[in-house]
Amino acid sequence: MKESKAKILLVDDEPDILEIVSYNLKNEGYQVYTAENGEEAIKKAKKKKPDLIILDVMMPVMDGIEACEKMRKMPELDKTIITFFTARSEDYSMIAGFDAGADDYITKPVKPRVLVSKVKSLLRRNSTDKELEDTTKKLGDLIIDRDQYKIFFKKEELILPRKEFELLSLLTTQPGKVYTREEILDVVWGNDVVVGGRTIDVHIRKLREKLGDKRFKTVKGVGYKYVQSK
Amino acid sequence: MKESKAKILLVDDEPDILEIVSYNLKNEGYQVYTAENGEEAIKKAKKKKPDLIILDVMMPVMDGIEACEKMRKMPELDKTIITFFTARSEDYSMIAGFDAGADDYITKPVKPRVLVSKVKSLLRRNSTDKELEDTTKKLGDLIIDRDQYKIFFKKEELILPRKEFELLSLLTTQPGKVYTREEILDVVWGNDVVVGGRTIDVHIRKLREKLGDKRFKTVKGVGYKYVQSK
DNA sequence: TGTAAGGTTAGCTTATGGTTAACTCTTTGT
DNA sequence: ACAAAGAGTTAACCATAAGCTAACCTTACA
Repeated sequence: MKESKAKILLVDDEPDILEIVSYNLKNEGYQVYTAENGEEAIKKAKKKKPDLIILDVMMPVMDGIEACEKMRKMPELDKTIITFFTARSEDYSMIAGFDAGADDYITKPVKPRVLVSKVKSLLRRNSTDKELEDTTKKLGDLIIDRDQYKIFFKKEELILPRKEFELLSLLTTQPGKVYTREEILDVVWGNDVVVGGRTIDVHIRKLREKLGDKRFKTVKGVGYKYVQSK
Repeated sequence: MKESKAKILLVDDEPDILEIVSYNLKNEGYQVYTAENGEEAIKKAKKKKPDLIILDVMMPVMDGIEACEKMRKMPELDKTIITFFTARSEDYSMIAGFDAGADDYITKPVKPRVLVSKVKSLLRRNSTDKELEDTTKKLGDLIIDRDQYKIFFKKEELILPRKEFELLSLLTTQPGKVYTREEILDVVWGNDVVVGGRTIDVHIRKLREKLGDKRFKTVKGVGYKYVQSK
């Protein structure tokens, strides 16, 4: 299994395009979210914090330019790449797009292969951040080694099953931060996987068994967080 | 917002490595000092008080582990981040390193870009304030942290149940502004949820119990507002 | 291809949080 | 000063999320 791939938000008002493009991107292992207008796009962007947003210019409710401007002002999206998706030779929209803070733009129609490689190259731009997450991190008596997929707990080497490891890894990326069940599902399971409501609990329970109760705090109705043990 | 860049002390016994790594770091604007063994490292650390020390484990004269232990005892370096620099999969040295008080470790060989971004993220750790401000709201003796879903009240950590937290969160978005019962219902409960007429009052009461009476002002016939206590 | 470890589910229990109802207190307008 | 309406106070009650367990699939690998 690969590391978790980037999140892409695809915004277009034509369902056909959404379907075909998202099919191609999913095929490459990306987590794809879709929206049909600018308003929806902003909501989803806020929620999912995608790495890349592919934004159609012409849309009802709120067009791409406006949506882009708004999203560029959202601090949580400062690392997100935004690219426009427009019909060829709409020069106007290209100019306006860059003005609005877009990073790139893709012309329609586009061959799937071309799109995919464009997306790859766009994401490579800030891939250094991704590589970072794959290194060792230390939290008190807990050392997590992503490279070798194992942890050290109180100086004991411990090998966790994948799901447990990924879950622990997520919770510890920001100790103290509460991760909602939705976020956890998105990252550890992938956004299109549907699992029962008790699955996360069971994994949390296993982690608590192995690493102690106290460090995994439940925030009822919200999610879970990892807290440094004292 | 260009603060003066951080000071980094790079310690390795191979001149080639010193040169290439320091070249890359200098390129990013850091002040780089170098040392070729543990002894020298300690002297320079004392003098320069670097923000970050990158320390090779295997060195003549004094190895990295010993140097790290010594430096950890120096009070003037208590804010310094120490990271080891070791060949991949030397498990022993990793554990020993963390034991000796290292904050992180970097495996050799490392791509310059990865190294640079790792260094950046390590240095970012020190400026905790930045990340806090993003999600945290401060109102006098009250600090609201949405990320961690908790508040600090008179320096005491306090965990509020969901509805109470959301209600407080809403009222404090604009201290002094009166929020009507309708607005409160819309935001905290959602527009379509129907609850009895006394529900809001009960939650307000709980907040008053926990945070004191005075700051939640009732405006009869209109709604509630949060006022900064004096 | 059999087996063991990992992952998921279902069904039940428990704890907490949220809501309600009944009653009282306060404010405000006449 | 009095009525009426809105707000405050309780405690009981109900709903829901999370905990737990065991059984049951799935996958990886020998």
